[in-house]
Amino acid sequence: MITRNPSLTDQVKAHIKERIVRDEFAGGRIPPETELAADLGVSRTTVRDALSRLEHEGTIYRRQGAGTFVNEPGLQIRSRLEEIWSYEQVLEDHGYVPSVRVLSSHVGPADSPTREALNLDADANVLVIEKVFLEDQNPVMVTVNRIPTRIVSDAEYADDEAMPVYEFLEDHCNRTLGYYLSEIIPVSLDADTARVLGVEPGTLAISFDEIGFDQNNEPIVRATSYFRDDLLRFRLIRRRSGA
Amino acid sequence: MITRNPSLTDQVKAHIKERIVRDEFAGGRIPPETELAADLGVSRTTVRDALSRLEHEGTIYRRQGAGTFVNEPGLQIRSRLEEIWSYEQVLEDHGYVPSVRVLSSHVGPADSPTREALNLDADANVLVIEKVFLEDQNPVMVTVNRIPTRIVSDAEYADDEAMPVYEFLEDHCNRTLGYYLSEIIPVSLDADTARVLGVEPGTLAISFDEIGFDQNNEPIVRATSYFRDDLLRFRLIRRRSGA
DNA sequence: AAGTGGTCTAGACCACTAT
DNA sequence: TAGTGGTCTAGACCACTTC
Repeated sequence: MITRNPSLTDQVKAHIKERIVRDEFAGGRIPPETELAADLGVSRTTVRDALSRLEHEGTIYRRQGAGTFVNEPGLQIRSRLEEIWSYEQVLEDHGYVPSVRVLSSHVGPADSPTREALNLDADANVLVIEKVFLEDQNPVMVTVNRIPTRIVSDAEYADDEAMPVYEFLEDHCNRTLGYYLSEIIPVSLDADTARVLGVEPGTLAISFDEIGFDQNNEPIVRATSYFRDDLLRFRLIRRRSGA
Repeated sequence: MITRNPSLTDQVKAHIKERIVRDEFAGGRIPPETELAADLGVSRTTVRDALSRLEHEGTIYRRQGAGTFVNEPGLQIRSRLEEIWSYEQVLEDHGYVPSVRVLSSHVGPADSPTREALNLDADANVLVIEKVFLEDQNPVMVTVNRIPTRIVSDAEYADDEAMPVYEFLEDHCNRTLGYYLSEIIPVSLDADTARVLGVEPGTLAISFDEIGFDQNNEPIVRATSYFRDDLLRFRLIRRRSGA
């Protein structure tokens, strides 16, 4: 059953995670690394890589000399900000049935903050896609994505605006989204956004202003998002630098 | 010059980081891993560990088959939320001269959210320390730390309330702060907090509600913080899970 | 003293990028 | 095709916890 691709490390990680979720480890104690390595027929290094990732995610914790243990509180966390990739996934993790509706989609000149974020010329055009995400029938989040038309290599994108941005960028721009640099801003919702989210104007919310970079480290998308703070609350694990 | 402790990996990381900051790599291209390993007299594994951390911090990026490069935009980022450990450090990174003032310090019964966060009994007492952080003379952030009196092993803590919490916990509680689980909340500042921060009541701000865990994964401190959004803005790098 | 995780080595082979 | 980073191995030794 053990093969290449996904990597051995990923397989080992998934295997251990599954056993944790099934509560197969008595007392929350995970077997020693050498034992796991022998059982799975891989090197200890591979096991350690897998455990390191699980530790970083907050699923387990390790204590030198003592052992490796399941981190019960960590298992309860649903959306960890650093790991969010698609908002569809976030909603699923919260137990919602996610759906998305495209509010608008048009091509036009980039506004000033977008030009600055994406290093665009004054006359550059961007494809602006505005979406709302719903859990069951309730709106929980609004996102505006801005993609330079210059990199949209495939003009046949109609009806694909609803797909997650990173898929859109792969299918129609031939780019891979590598990471986001996000700024977290407290806002008071304006009338339009509040209406879309189904709350009173002036309601407090968290907003993200993010720049997405591709595999060559070029900025390729600017996203602005607003969240219903009462329905979606983000968590974050902060550790000592380098750990 | 290369010795144990700090670890080889940490030394290699610091060495490369320094060379990057000094702009010693022409065209932002970092030498191949094998070359770095040979030059420094360490194994390629050690070099890779160091590079992985620099990559995770956003200092460099790597492309399979192509090479390793300096990530210019990443170098500009000053405070990355996931890596914040002491707020003194944050302010220094922003180029401020940090200082801290203890607003109040007292022992009293824990309120309900604190009891829940720290698994305390209904009659448990906590040491509550309220501090304000200043850049030069301007207040930028207010923090309230709550530590169960049960774990304060050393009663002689007077005048040490101003030190960073993690130091206080080590010196007077014999615990090591391992990580924080933080919740990010948008707020409108109440009159008291606004006055301390020198802004109008009702000003928008980001608030953190955090639980600090020790090396045994026990919750040992609950912190609530409020920031001057105009003076301190947090950034975050979000990547694909597992990367 | 025994057993655990933490660090490091030397080397093999693979996947991908450049030319 | 040559050179790069990505994955994996097998083994050594160290630091720490537990008994």
